Amino acid sequence: MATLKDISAELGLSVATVSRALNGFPEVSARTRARVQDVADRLGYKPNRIAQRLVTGRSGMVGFIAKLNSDMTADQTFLEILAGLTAALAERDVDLVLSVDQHDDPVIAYERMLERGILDGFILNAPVPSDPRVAFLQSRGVPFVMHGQSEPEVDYPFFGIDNRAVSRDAVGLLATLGHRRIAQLNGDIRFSFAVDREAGFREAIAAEGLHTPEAFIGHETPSESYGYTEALAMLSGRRGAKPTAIVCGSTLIAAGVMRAAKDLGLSVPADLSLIAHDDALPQFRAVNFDPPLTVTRSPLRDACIPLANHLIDHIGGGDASTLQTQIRAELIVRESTGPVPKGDTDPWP
Amino acid sequence: MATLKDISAELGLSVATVSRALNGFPEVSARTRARVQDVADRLGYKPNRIAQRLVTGRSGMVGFIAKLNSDMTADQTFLEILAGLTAALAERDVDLVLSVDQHDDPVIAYERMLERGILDGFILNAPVPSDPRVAFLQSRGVPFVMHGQSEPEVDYPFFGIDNRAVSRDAVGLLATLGHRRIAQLNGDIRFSFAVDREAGFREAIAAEGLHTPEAFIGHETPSESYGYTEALAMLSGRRGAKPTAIVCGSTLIAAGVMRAAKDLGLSVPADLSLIAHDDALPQFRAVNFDPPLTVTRSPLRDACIPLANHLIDHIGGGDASTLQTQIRAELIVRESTGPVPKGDTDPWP
DNA sequence: CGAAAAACTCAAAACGTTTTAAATAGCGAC
DNA sequence: GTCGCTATTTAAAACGTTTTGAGTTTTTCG
Repeated sequence: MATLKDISAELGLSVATVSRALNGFPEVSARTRARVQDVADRLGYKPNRIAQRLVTGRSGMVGFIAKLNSDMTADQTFLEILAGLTAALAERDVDLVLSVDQHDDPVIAYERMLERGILDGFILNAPVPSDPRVAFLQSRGVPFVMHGQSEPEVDYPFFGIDNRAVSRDAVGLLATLGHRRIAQLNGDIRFSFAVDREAGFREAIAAEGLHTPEAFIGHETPSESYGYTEALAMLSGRRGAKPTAIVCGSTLIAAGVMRAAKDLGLSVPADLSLIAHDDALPQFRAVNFDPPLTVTRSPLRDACIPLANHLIDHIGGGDASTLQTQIRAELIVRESTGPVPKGDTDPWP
Repeated sequence: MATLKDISAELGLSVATVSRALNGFPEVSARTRARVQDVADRLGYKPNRIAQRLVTGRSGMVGFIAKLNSDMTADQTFLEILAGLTAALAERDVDLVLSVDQHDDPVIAYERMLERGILDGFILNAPVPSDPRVAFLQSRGVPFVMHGQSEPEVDYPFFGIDNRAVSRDAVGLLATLGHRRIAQLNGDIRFSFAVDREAGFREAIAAEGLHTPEAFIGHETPSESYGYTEALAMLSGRRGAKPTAIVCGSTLIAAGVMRAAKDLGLSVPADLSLIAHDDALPQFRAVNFDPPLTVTRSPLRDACIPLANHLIDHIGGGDASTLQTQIRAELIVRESTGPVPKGDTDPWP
């Protein structure tokens, strides 16, 4: 491995000048810079990160801690994020150190990683209200970026979608189509995204002058079977007048709902309108549903580049308040939503 | 953060002595060592890994590159390995740097990571025959450990199970139960594990004096739907006399086969015996099948500790030939296997 | 032409550790 | 007492980089 010393020896320059030339400092002459660059290229020089880190205090590495569910599984979204993240970070020459957390206390894994003293920061996902990781990392002065927000107003860098708007857009579309009985099958309510979606849902329902009984607002870890069983219960009439539209927290849930509708002989969208939020996971494509699914869409993969950039900028001293981005998910109307069935326009009491 | 210098100043010793005392060198007196240890504890001293690495030339970090399938998904086994691996590596104070490979050429991602110059070695999984990664890493002199073997005889460190024995054990059990028409639904034959399982299957079938037509030896990326459609075809009789037993490459495939059997009105194990290889993924538990599945079992999670140890020992100079471990998967007979149906003992022609 | 300013370059220190080579202390034996 | 040995400790170099403060050129302009 070629070092700065090798280059400086070859050119008869000092290592200081070589270092400056390669790092784009303004005080080195264009001619010198070119000569240095030439030799560096020829020798295949790569800066030694370890040495850089020792002197700068930066490691060029960030941590990501994957949390396993209670059943020791992880969801598909995690893989998607990881793929996007490593690519986005690599683009800016940063490495991702991974750890898989097996503890109950969400903070321990971060503490462990921090103790090794090799990380510049963390990328957090799946925030919960009053997320304990936030308090912990802030108390240690460790930079991090969050995928999403633990609360509506936060003082740390994040990138995420407007989850209240997700529900509002969905309800808005359905209301426009004449639906008056709109149910929601949401994700795990322990997470902030689900809290926001539910809040947005209730707001929008109220804004439309409608009402949805609690029995028709559900939330659980997204799965096909959750969508199936819950939709079966809602659509059977056991809980009261059945909904004419369901807002699903994920395409996985929507798949279950569709199966339930089929089993009950209901057609989508003639008898039941369906809209889901779509993370655009490659293994579950909303367009391939039958009928193609109307969604609020926000590819998880797309979040990774701003996420990586926000963190790296924050590590570089960027102010948290300038590194907060909330985007709007795209509403894509396909064929799983349609006008309310004729004569079925009574609202819930 | 306290440094060696702080400790040495406090005690009036040299940093050299402090370093030696803490690292257990024999030439430091017991009294001094105790004093040093005391102060180190009191100051909460943690060695600065970056500095250690700069001088020792080791980074204490190893790479793992996850390969996405053509549909941009990754399988569940990958998560399981990652969870086990980060835990096992952490035990020996090593970090895992992750990258997700999006390229066709399997070597590019390794080259990229290597260029950064921060890794001590790699952990490879999913070997294929004549795996190009092996040649590449060996040519660069980079230590690695393989989960599994690309070929029967290799000159690099590995840990894995005897995949030929997996099939032999399965066929052996079924033959003992009187089965004469035994089919196989194997994993993706591009991978060495599947190649070995198929070889073992053919060996065992021949050794029992049996024969299995090619139409009853299948291989594909494991999925429930693969098991379902393929079993449907085999059990319908369209391809000739239907098998009385099927050896499945994974529990996922077995789940599909079970569904197919159910749809065809066949009972397991009365009409069809089923045995699968079980990686013991937490999300697919063979005991919870109905009936509980007979398996050759080898928890993926268990492979991670020897894998981590082999790699770390190899990086530390351990000879490859002493770091090769092949274990036998455990045959667990449950209720999905039973005696061949009476009067159905004709072999295939 | 000379002085001041600008442009460029350099030597050395620093980061925190390990390790080599050398120095000191302790101690028994002559 | 001094020699020689072992046991213990030390100073200093090394790892490869960045950065500070101080030169040394070169340019500009009166």
